[in-house]
Amino acid sequence: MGKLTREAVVERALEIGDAEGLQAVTIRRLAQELGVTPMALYWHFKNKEQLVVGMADHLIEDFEITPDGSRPWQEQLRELVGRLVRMLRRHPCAEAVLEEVDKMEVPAFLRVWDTALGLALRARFGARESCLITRYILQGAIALAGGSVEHRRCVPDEERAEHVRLKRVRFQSLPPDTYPNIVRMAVPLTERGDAELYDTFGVDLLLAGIESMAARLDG
Amino acid sequence: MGKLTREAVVERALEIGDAEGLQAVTIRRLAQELGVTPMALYWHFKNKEQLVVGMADHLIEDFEITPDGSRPWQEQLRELVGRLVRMLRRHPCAEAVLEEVDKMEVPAFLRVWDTALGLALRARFGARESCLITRYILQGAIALAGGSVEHRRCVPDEERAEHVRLKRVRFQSLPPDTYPNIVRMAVPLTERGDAELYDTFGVDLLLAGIESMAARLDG
DNA sequence: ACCTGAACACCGTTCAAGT
DNA sequence: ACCTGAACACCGTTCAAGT
Repeated sequence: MGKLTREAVVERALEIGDAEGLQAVTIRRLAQELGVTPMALYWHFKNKEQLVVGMADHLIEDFEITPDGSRPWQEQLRELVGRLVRMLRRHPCAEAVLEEVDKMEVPAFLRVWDTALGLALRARFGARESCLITRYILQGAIALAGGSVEHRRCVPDEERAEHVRLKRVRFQSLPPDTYPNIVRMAVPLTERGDAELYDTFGVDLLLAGIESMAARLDG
Repeated sequence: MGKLTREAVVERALEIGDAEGLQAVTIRRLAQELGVTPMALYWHFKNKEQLVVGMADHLIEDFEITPDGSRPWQEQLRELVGRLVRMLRRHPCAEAVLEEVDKMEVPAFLRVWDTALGLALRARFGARESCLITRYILQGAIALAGGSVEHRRCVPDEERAEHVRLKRVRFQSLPPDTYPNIVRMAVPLTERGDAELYDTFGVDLLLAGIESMAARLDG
């Protein structure tokens, strides 16, 4: 039996979170699955908050950002956001984790933020604008990519389809005079198939806004 | 003593949430403050989830959106987002509430969404793009406006300033070789004074992205 | 250094019962 | 219709103690 290590705990926590949602990640539950007493975890983490910080850090730590002065900042920013988005897709609980933690306490997140700041400055945004822009794009990417994930438990496709069908019916049976557009667009609203379109469109939107603001600075 | 009404419960819950954070909003705590047994709340709400739905609905219900075909869609969209943002500023717990609930279950949110959908369609976006855009702008506004709020308890200015100073020091004492930009920009990063600039810039960014995408459709 | 056991103060929720 | 009382199965966390 391998001993209880910080990493093992965090990885197990992420497994539970991805499978059943972050609210299922519990000190007691975690301890039980690891074959250990709940208090054992308190040796490795000061409290539950620090455990979630550990989860967030583990989610972002392998991003390997290499700022490269020879490539355009738009391209690099897009790459950075792309990695964030793909990670959020892979881990259903990532959005919840990143919303719950104080991101300032997550070293890996600070590194990503630092890279983004460098790119914004290179785009000739001022100090304040760069701060706002980077907050905006990172937060926006989390909200956007996370929002398109069913962060419930991993369900068999059949049950997922049933869930979609139910939501669609709910939309269609709303009073059409107060919700005309939602009733009419119940189908596209509940479609979730083309995650790829969603990703590129979302990222395009984020970056179009930033480029547009950058152009104003230059003009 | 007025009787226990759904509205009174929701309002009290929002007071607690704004003052001490959503995690302080507890069935038992709420019951105690209302001078009633915890189980009494279960007569008015099926469970805690429905209570939070009630909170979300109450936060958005008085938005009074009047779609007006004679005004440009950009203007109306900006107004809609502006209301969302101002509400999020007024209520420190609003972001947490809106993140926790299933927004599809909040009637007032569905009305806002319906209005936004109408505006997107008027901007000549297709059905799918309109769905994405409206999700994007509503979610983005929540994340952006909420992110600039200290959603801890309402603290006296003095303690708040101390908190900012502490964060700044933490940034400045990070290893400058791994976090060069964060160290250098510790001051603007922790500045929080001009909420107004933050708001307009954030909303501008959101709308610049959307207008830019709309222009591509026309071009 | 690393883990256990017992205990404390909290949760949400159910169910039967009161008025 | 509206609320209470007792109980159940959970939490996170502390503190003293074991090895």
